[in-house]
Amino acid sequence: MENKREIFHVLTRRFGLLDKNCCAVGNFEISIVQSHILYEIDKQFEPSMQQIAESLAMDITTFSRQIQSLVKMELVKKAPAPQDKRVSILSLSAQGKFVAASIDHSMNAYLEEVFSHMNEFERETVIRSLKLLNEAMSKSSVCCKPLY
Amino acid sequence: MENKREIFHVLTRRFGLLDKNCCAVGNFEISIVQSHILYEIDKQFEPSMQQIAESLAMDITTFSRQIQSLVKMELVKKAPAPQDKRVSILSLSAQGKFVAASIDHSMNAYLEEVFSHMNEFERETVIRSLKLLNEAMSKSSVCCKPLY
DNA sequence: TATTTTATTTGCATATTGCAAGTATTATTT
DNA sequence: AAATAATACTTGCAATATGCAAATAAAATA
Repeated sequence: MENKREIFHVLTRRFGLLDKNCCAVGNFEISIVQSHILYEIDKQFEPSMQQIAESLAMDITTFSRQIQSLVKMELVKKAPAPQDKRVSILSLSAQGKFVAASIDHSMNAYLEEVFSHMNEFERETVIRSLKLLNEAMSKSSVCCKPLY
Repeated sequence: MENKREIFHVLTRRFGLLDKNCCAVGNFEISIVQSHILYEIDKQFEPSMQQIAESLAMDITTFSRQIQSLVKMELVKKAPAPQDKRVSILSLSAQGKFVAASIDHSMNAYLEEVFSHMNEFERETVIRSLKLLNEAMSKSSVCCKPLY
């Protein structure tokens, strides 16, 4: 039996570091959390505050403030939903889309670099495994809210 | 070609959530960062401040303050190194060891639960893949300091 | 219409972060 | 040996992030 905790401990730290490579796009300095928010808004269709906050398993009050920052930076737009004025629909501005695309591009480049240290067979196995792991985690009771 | 960013985005978030399940041991409330610190101190042999901070790729000033907290909680002990009085050697107190062991236990239980959603073959493949990924990341130039 | 529920925001109070500058000790240079 | 530089760590900010409790405002329900 492996020591899974050790593996995860290291991996978690490394993911955190990899994630830090995200966040300088031209003049914009963005935090990791903010990059995750941009990513989710881009991914979802006309999402509300709640939806994104829940997808990222963030506290809604913290999230609210992060959105305020991103709106101030003119990366995110917030519009009241026509059918329900309590709800705010989030979207990326043109700038926001540009920033999100830049981050996506560089993150993928970093990941390609990481995977370049494997052969083709390993690459495929690892990718397949990560998908399996994601599925298992989504089924798990102890972990992990973001539903997808 | 897969969208690796998507896979990593989700995985990173989930790891973060899983990690949050770490930190309540009896009366102690510990942060995620602090649980990582306890883990590393336990793992290494008579480590200095620098060594642990570097293993976790933490800023030394932030680390210094975290250690102060852990010392105040009586989970960590700090002793000047005999050969070099500038250096502080870190160790876990009895309580610290207990807390670290408790966290280790519950994290492993959580991980077992996650892996219970796979069959034996998948489990082995995934574990092997995570090790491969760790190795690749350690070779990477864009990522990821903790050396091991 | 009155009450409850839902979506989001604000008020705190606390914790975390990292840069710049400081202290103390050891190593190197002259 | 004295002066200088390098190292290990700590402290002073100042900015940012966090989350609970309470507030607001708009539906939904009674």
